[in-house]
Amino acid sequence: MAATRPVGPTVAEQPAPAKRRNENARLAVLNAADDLLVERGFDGLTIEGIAARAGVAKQTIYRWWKSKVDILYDNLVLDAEDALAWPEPAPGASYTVAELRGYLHRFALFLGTAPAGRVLQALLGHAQLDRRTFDLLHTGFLGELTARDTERVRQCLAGLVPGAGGQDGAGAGAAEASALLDALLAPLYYRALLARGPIDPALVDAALDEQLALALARSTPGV
Amino acid sequence: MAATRPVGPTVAEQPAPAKRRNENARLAVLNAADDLLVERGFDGLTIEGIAARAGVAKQTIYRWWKSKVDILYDNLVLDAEDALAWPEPAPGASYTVAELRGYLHRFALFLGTAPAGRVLQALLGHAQLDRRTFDLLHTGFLGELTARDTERVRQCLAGLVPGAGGQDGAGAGAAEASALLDALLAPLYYRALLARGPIDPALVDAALDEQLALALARSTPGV
Amino acid sequence: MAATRPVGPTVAEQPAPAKRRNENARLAVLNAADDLLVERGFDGLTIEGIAARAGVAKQTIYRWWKSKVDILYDNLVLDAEDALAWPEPAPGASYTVAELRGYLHRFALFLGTAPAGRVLQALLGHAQLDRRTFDLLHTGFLGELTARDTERVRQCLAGLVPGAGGQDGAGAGAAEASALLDALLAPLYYRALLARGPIDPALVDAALDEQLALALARSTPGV
Amino acid sequence: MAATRPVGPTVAEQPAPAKRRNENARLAVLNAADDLLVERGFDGLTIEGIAARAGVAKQTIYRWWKSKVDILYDNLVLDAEDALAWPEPAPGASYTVAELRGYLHRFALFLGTAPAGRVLQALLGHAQLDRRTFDLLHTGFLGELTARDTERVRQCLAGLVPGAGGQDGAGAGAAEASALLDALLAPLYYRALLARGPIDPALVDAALDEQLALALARSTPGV
DNA sequence: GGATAATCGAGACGGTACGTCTTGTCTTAAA
DNA sequence: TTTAAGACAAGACGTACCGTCTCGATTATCC
Repeated sequence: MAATRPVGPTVAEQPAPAKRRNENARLAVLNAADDLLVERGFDGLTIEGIAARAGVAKQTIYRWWKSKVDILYDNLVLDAEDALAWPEPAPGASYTVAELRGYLHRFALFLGTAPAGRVLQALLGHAQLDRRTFDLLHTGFLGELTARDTERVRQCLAGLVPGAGGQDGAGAGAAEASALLDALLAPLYYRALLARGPIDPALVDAALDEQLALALARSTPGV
Repeated sequence: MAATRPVGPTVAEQPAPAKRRNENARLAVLNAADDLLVERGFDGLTIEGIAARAGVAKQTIYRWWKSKVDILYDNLVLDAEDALAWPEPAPGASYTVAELRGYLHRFALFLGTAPAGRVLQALLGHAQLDRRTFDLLHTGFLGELTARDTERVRQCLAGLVPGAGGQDGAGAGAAEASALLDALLAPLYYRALLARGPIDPALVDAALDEQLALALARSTPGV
Repeated sequence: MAATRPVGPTVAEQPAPAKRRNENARLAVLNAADDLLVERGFDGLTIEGIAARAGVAKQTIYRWWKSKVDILYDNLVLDAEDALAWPEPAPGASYTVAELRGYLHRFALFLGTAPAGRVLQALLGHAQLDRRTFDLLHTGFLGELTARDTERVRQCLAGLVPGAGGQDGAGAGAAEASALLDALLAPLYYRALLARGPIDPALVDAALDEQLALALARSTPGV
Repeated sequence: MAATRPVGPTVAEQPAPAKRRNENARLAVLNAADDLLVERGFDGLTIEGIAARAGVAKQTIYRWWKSKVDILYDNLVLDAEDALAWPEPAPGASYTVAELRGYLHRFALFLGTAPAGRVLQALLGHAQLDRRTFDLLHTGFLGELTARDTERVRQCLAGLVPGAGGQDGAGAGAAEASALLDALLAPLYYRALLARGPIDPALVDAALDEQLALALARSTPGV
């Protein structure tokens, strides 16, 4: 999975010292963890197992990661970077509903299909059981993702209802955008985590259309 | 749900006549597991710890439960029996939107606040990590809960839009009810699992009003 | 093994109370213990195993025996009663060297061959590891056996060297007899316990001839 | 015996280069086992107990020993190395009866007194109950001891009766020596295992004198 | 272009918990 | 009252991983 990505720094990357780190070992560990998660599940994923599969000493793993959760997190960041990117809008233009729709479809695909979403599912699951994992996920990956996407949804909304939002400033628009994003994502997470199946693209479209209609209705109170 | 069963354990049901089980030991185990889950979290919850806290031999636990998941599951069933009951409707009457609203509020409370919902959160989390747990939860607790609630939501809908549903038979009404229930629960689960906070009652009302409006709009296409 | 012996009271038999004791259960336990000792060895012999094999409840065993050692002990007493008997001497006559020789051969056979001697070997082995077993064996079975045989050896000696022993009284003769018995048995136990093979009958004869020669030499100091 | 081996464990010899074994842990385990054997007896001696007493992890014990028997065996070898050594004979000279006598006294002391001989007694006892222990003892410790001592006894005999043995070659002398050694040891083992008391030094001398007289008588048939 | 220092593989180590087994006590229901 | 059946508290079994620790054997800079 991550074997094709060369090197780029990730979110959890150790800041400064990391002197002569062995890149082969790093990739071998990430791949081994990914493979073993699929093969044996989260509980069957052990540091010893990863070390053995990667042909690496346990100490090497403990030198660079604090736990198996951190290894999976690095994998998640790596995978999501490509899978959850938005296309660059035309210069000077802002994000559109069409782009939002495309992103939601990609998100649903990412969340609902192994092995890509398997890591996120596992981390979300473990976040229910472990405070540290929850914090890592929400101050890191999910936090950044949400911040980025909320802003882009805000742009979509602004493009859709030119007058709205401007009155109360960007802050008000952000709250609206945040609520809208939540409303759009809730059914997807619900589907992925509670029903555990691939997510029907129609569900994405239905949710988006529905929420946009509601948003429009709210923004034109007179009607 | 398990409301019809009298008292015994839900998992590991004895096929044979269930010889002389010690009720004190059973309750001590369930309580110890509950306490330890809150104190030490799911990973810190061990069979040895439960046995020690409950003053019970490990073998006694293994005799009646297959794993700590099964112990928590029994706790869940026990707790939910009271917390997630619907009030009995008037004789001859069916469930109403007001009762549905009340139930949703109780559900949100159950899901969002420790210690009651802590067990469900943990099991939902672990279900992401372990196939057996997922199956147990969905063929058991969640399956029964969903079946029961779907039917009651169907009755609410039927009462709300007298003509609708009747045309296509009860089957079509059930599908509609199922979708509505999903739409009502998704934001609650999203809130509880993703944001991990207590659920604002206003969220429940907003979701219900919104979905009812949409349902009404769908059922009167001419308008 | 003990199945053919009907009922007779043994040494370790509970003295008085034993009211409505089930004789079938008693024999089944003794036989099961014997069989399992041969099949699985002393460490593999468990109360649970005996109970299962005998079709008897554990409690029934604990009611009548204190441990598996006591069960084996009862078996030993039962078996030895026949195998280690001396033929009755002619009325008025005392035991002779020929009878002693015969007894030693029988003893060697008993000690050296399974399954008869297997129990005694096991108890002797366990007596090295457990004080209670040692005491049981020496105040009980071995003590009585030694007392009986010492007296008979004394009679043999008295018949062999008419004058000797009489001078110092029976006590001196008993000490001599005891030493002689030890000297005769030592090589047999050594062979059985240290080399663990069947005992060559020639070894018995050699030891007896040798010791008798020495005894004679000692009793006729002038020569 | 094991006198030629330098230091390491005797059982569980590492075929590979025996990686960095912790000598402190090894000694702590051996000592703890020794202490606990005396304190609690063989049955009360557990791997968990040894680990706790030695301040060592169970896994460390299982890494280097297969069972508590193997630990005791290592202790036996260690203790016997000093206690059962023969003094080096003068260069060019062979072992003498005086040296044999001294050795037998030391052997009797070793076998009859705790804690040194306690281990051997326990292993001899357990060898009656467990085939593996019997084999370990006889192909290992006892086998080497017997081979060594038989040869030395042969030298004693050869020195005593210059002509004898030479006629029939060393083989015949070895058989004689072996029988003599058995005859000397049998009463000691009998005393130690059957009567379980310290061995009277006079018993050693009596047995040696008696057996030497018999051996001399046999080697000079004319007299 | 060696010296030096961090990283690497390997794996021993003190621990904790696992799930199983047996102990000896107890309770129940049938005879 | 004894029996078969078996639940119970206790605790040892042997195994699996945990996270820390020492080893030499590579590297890869830096002097």
